[in-house]
Amino acid sequence: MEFKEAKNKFVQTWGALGSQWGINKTMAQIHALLMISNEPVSMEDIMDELQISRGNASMNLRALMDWGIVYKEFKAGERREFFTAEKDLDELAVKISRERSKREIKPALKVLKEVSSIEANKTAEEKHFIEQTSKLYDFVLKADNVLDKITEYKDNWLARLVVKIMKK
Amino acid sequence: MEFKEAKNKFVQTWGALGSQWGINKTMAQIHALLMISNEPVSMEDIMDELQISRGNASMNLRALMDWGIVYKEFKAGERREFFTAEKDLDELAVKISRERSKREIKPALKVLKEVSSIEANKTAEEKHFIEQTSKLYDFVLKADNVLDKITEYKDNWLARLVVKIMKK
DNA sequence: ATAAACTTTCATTTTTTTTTGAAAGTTTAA
DNA sequence: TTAAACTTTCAAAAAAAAATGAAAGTTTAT
Repeated sequence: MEFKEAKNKFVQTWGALGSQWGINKTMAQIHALLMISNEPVSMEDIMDELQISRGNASMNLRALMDWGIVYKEFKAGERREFFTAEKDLDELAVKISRERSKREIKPALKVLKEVSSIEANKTAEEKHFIEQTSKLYDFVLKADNVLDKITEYKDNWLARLVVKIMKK
Repeated sequence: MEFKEAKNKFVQTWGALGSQWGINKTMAQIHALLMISNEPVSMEDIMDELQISRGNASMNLRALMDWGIVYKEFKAGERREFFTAEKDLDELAVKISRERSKREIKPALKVLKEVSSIEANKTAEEKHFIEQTSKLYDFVLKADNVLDKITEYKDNWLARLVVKIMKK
């Protein structure tokens, strides 16, 4: 396999993986492209390489920057903006975890708390509902906290997490 | 909030969370419905409750069973099939982790391995590509292994994981 | 073997999500 | 202040994903 083919395969695969995890394909592809680029890339180049429109490129770059995993760069004497990706993978994982927790998990937790707090009624159906949603709340909260812990100790997180838990 | 409203809110929220993580909304809603039901539910009831077609219900129930998180049940003297969800949350997490690893992570790892193994060429661009995809391979492999460990010790997995790691 | 009671399949339709591209907006240089 | 060189926005179009429903398939009881 030659470089160009490998590069394309990587970008496609990263895009597909993104889709499967609820991240827009183009956004993941742009990220992939920036990840493997050794120097900042202009919007023009991104559009060209991925064969996408200016609007699409602009919106997805904005989204990637909102996630905090892509940065704008300015080159001396250049009017255009260039972009680079966060290349430290621990840092990348931390940022993705944090964002997804904030945007998706925390709001879901809020709802779980709400619905599990309805007045306990006599029927077995209602009792089961309260029990099950309460358990789910506890479980999701615990899982989310593990993610939080990971983000607290981004370097060598697993070992440190272990230490912290053992101390309790 | 009364029961019916809470139930509906829960099903909607679980469905939305599913969508955000790449799981078809209806599939997640059916799962939600079964999770909070204290007894097996017929396809008819699912269709009715979620206002979906027979085909849709059938296909998504099939998918949930393929994931191993919903089971068919037969009631004595009843011709119809009934369905129940895995209600043990640790078990649920294990099964979802395993499936997603098998279907999505492992194939991506294979590609990462491939593309990071292209012949090292002279250009900085190609060197960077190989370096970056290699790191990504290691990282994803490690993350996937953590998931594997979790699934090995599904009960009280975190504590056991800690023990296992400490021993190394 | 037949028919009733049920489930599955899949071509078509619908819905949702993503993309486009042109107009509006912004920034910089002169 | 003007205009060139860019970027952003968003209504409309396109593409992708999901849902429908009727026909085909299956199972069970008689």
